[in-house]
Amino acid sequence: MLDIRHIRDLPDQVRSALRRRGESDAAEAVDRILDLDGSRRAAITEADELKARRNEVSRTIGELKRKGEGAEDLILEMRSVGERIAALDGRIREVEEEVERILLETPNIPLPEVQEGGEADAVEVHASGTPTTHPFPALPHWELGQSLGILDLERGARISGSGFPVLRGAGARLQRILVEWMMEIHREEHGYEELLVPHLVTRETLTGTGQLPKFANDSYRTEADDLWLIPTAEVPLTNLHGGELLSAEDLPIGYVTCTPCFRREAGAAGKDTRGLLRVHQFDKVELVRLERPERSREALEELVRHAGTILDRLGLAWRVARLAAGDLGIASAMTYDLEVWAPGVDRWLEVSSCSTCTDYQARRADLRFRPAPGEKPLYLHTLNGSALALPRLVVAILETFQEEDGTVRIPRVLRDRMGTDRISGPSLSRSAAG
RNA sequence: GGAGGGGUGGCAGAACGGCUAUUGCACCGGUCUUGAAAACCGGCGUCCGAAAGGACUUGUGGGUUCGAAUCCCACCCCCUCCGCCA
Repeated sequence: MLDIRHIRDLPDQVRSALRRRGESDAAEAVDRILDLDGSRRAAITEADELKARRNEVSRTIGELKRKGEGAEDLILEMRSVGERIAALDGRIREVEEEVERILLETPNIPLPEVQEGGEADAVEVHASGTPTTHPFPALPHWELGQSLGILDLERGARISGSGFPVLRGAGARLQRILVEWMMEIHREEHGYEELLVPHLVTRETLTGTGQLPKFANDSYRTEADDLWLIPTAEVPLTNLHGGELLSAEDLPIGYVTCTPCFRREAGAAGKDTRGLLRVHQFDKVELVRLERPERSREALEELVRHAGTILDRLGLAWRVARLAAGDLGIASAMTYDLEVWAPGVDRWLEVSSCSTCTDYQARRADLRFRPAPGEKPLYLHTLNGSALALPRLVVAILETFQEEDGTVRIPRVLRDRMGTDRISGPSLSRSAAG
């Protein structure tokens, strides 16, 4: 949520920033907000004056009663003043709700260094490793997965519908081991605290990070309790300290967790639907940071490094793109996407999205800290980044390390944990499955 | 799900429906001091206002009243016990 005072003080700056995001409607909303804000303040002034009068007279009535004197005329007058106050308060609340509605759908302001444009205008800012080209016809992961017996799309679809893959055998193990390995790196080397968090959250929580109210159709919701399945662990992690007042020594806070992510992706039907590229449920290791405002820009670079470390150690080719203003999520002020090369599908896959949301989510979720003893509380800055999203990471591993005979080498850093250096043949255990 | 207890400022903890939240600790500023501590004075939530000042604030939302932390209703959360349960 944007700061109403910022809009009030620098409306032109806000308008042009929103236009850079391609939000022409939002820019017009600025005028509407200013208009409402003006009438809100006028009504508050009027109501406050009446309340001051009521407080004063009520005090007088109390004194008169103590002295045993009558105060019928004053009580009568205050009765009508009370009615006028109630009417004004009602109007104030309506206006405030309207402003709130608009603000909740107004996106964050991009940082100055974010370039204009849309999806096609992302700028590559870093690259690592050489994209693999196999000397043989590279198979896409769904073919590898099927022939190796580690991916079962049909049965997943049977129990839940399309977009709910089943991993089995070595595929399931590979993913679990990847999670453990990534979590350890973030915990031990990057200093994040490991958390386990709820996968169902309230409407308010989802509003705190920005998914609601605008994108209700993208999430799954439980009917009976109005609890929502998280689309990313960013939601519970970022909201964790909502309503608290942290002290300066508490910051920075860095959290890492792994959760399933549930996405209806209603609008994306037909795009990237093969295999594991776009699914309704997938696991993701997520990093979230709460930072002092002056540290947040630097923290974003750290987040990218922390995610990139994983890709480097796996020996995958990857690159970083800075998204253009028009491609940012509602809460983000700046986003880097990390993409990994997948030779089987012959393209780059987004495996991480690292964003700084400046104080946008902090204002929605009420995340504050006291910069120094005696100073006023300030909204902190929130950042989040995947490190990394699993199904696509598994895709990149399968497709990058496939051999001509259809087997897949296990990345060196995972071999001890996997207990093997290769996935080969159907991994249905003959002894146990019989 | 049932019974009981409880939600007040950063924390602790008071307040017969009426002088509109006592106090302590912590913190900030000042006086004093070579410096600090102690002591003393002031401050220490949000909003409107250029300011003076005013309004709001006792989990949330309603109600009663001239006036509600206090009375009534609904809801939320925490604690204890019981039931159910991975």
